Amino acid sequence: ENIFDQSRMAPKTPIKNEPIDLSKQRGCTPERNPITPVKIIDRPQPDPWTPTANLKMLVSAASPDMRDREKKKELFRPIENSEQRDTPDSLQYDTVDDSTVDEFEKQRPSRKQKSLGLLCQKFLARYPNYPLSTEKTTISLDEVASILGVERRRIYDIVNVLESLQLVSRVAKNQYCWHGRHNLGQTLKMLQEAGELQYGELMTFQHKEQDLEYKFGERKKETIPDSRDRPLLDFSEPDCISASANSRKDKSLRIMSQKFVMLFLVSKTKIVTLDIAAKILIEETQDTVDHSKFKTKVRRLYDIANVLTSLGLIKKVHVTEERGRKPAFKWIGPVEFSGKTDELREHSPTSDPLPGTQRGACAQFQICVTGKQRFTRHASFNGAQPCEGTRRKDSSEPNSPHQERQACIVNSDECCSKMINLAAVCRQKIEEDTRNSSITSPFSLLPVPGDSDFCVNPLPQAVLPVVQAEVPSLSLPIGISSHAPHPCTPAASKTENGKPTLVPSQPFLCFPSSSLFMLCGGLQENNLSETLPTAGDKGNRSAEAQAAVPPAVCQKRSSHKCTSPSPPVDDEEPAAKKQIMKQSDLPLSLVVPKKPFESPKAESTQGSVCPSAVHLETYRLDLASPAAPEAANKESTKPLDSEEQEKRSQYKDPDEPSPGNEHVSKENSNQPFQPQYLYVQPTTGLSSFNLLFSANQAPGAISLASNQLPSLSVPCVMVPSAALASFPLVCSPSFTSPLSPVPDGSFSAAASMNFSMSSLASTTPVFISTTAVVTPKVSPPPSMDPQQPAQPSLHLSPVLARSCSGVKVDSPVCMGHPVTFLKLQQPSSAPLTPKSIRPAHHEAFFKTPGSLGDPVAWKKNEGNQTRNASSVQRRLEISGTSPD
DNA sequence: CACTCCCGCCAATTA
DNA sequence: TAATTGGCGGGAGTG
Repeated sequence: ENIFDQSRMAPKTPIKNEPIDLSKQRGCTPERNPITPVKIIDRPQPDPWTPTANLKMLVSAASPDMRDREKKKELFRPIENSEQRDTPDSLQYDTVDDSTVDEFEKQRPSRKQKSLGLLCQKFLARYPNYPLSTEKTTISLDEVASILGVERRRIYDIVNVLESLQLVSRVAKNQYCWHGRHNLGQTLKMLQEAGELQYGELMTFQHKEQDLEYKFGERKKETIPDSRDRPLLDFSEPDCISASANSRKDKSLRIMSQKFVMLFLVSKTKIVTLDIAAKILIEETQDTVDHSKFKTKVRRLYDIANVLTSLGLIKKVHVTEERGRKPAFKWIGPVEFSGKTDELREHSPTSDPLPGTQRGACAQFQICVTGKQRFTRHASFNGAQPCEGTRRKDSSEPNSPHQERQACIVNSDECCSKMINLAAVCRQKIEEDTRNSSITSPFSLLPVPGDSDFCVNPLPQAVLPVVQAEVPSLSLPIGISSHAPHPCTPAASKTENGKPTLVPSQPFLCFPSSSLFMLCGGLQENNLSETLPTAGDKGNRSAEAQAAVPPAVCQKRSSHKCTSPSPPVDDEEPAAKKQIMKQSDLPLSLVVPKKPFESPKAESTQGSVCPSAVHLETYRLDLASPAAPEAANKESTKPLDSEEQEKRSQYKDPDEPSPGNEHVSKENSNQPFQPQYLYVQPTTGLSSFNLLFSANQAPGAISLASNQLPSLSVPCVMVPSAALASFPLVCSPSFTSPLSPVPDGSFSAAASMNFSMSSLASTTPVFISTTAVVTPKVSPPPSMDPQQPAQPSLHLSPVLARSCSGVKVDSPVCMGHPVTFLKLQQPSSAPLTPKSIRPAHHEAFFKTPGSLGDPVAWKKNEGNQTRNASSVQRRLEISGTSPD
């Protein structure tokens, strides 16, 4: 290399001199001038001429293809140049250019220049995106390698990924056939379908996974046993598949690539973090979660990601989670493929310009395929089709939707920011509202004393504008989200108007505490997590395109966000930090008061969430069909619509086409996802914490449990005792009455709503939930047991109860010191959401890898708990927990 | 120090 | 058996 470089460089530029390393120099041949220090290499433009290149050329020369060096040259340059800039989106390396670009560039050969992404761009630049069907372009590995000036090995990396997307196919040894993007839509569609089957659930709770993170191995196993072995799509022949044998193939970059893409397609958020992907992809190994293995997987994912980035399908982003910032990739490619559900047929409408061609292309493609022996790719994915079927399965189960909300947890800073915004908005509204209405109203807000912050409700709408498209997607994806939204909307709408109306659906309460809180709306979505992010995104990103989202949408999201808000917030960024900060700094904080909790909580929460989320999805599905309609009815009315629409749009897949989806949407709409939460910040002390969650939704949520959705909403709210104490609490009765009407079945929940206020009195915090409240105490607080305890404690909604153990859910309860509990374990979290409950048994549901059930793995105790615990729990945990 | 990910050894597959 | 593929992970570049 050195030599090459030098040679190249020398002539060209002096290179910058980088530090000359002698060591490196060693390479230098005498010829070279010492001038350039070593590696300068940049080679950016490798002319074909570089020594290496030459060699390669020669070599390749053997092959017929070679010839066109000149072309190459030509291509090269342009390409490179363009690439350089292009590439990285932004990132770029830019500096180089600025001034002396050339020289620098050359010099800079740095790693970036050698990056696989850049290399891939160069590679892609050589071929048309939409080649004429007639002409087949064959790719000679040797040739390309020589042209691009890289070793063959690198070309394999690129080709393997491209092959996974059917952009190319192997024709023979050293020969690949370039298909271009004609079939990309189909391929993606297939992958999406396959992904839904395999990962759908998982994705749902991506977040969850996050929690899991480490553990993930386990869940995977559980969930998806089957899939693991075989490549999803597996182009490979079925038979081979094999099982066992496929040694290499299974691990192949190709398969990993497909799976990776599937994750994006299945993900609501369209954002997949590397670690999660790695975990999921590790599959087989599941058990062993070697760290090393994980690292290796991640390396590979980077390789794949670089290629996909070059294809313009994904881009790198960062997701902030409780743990901190994590590298992640966001899907920026087409989301809807021709037929969503449909199978293959189409290609994506999205971009393709050449429909007709495509087909043709397809044909070609097929042919090519044929040629290959190895992978036959046709579309057959194993079992992919069944996707839908899969979904259904869920129906039987009663999962609670609640989890969804929890899911919200999300990570993102953005969320936080969003949350904040919301909070602010809410605050304002609240204030207004308060003025207008007094406590009396169901929703009443209490005026807050000092701060005023109190929560408010949630109307998501108002609040979050931000939500971006992306966000929505998250929630939506499954359906869950959709549910949630509707409910919310109503509420939101109210708020917006300022009406006191209260929407039936949502009640919220306000407490005066000093600080504040958040609220949120519905939530259902499993997405919570997603949502959250969104919210955050919104804030942050809004700038980005997404921002545009219509208010309505925003609202939804917001609502969603809200749901999880508190937790999420924490999570997100620096959870702990922020929280803390928030408390102090922020006027409103969403969240949790205590820090201690935070970190732990966050995790835990997430974990819990995830599971739930998963469930949710399932539910959704199930629900959708059955319940959907009803739900729809609910109150939500207006908002819903918009939301739904949005959702739909957002939804990726599911929705539209299939009827089922529709149902879902309805359901979603039905559900009330209103914003339910409130958080109260405790003032300082908070010893207790106050947290709460949504109040609203309850009804739906509650009921949902059984029904549909879930429940996301958790009606309960916790308030900090202290603060509250002073105040009278309020519950939102809203539910009851108002809600009730709504009714969906969920409403039943309403009943739950009853709470006894008495509890309020209790020293501590109060709880109110629209739905049910539970006393946390009930369950043993501390025990964290994961599941069990928690459940009991939880009582959240009836639903939960159902699902879970039988806690008493129904009653609305009030809890006393929540704080304690909270911290304790989730159990205490009693407030939990239904989901939490679920988890226990639900776990089974999950098939997805995510499922992880293994508690063991879970990180710490919490983990277990968390999982089980519903989002709520998580929240609680967070807040409270101090768990360490 | 963490994140990326280049590089190339060397085993599995193919020809 | 040689060549082609490609898994894999050390460790370097980057920030």
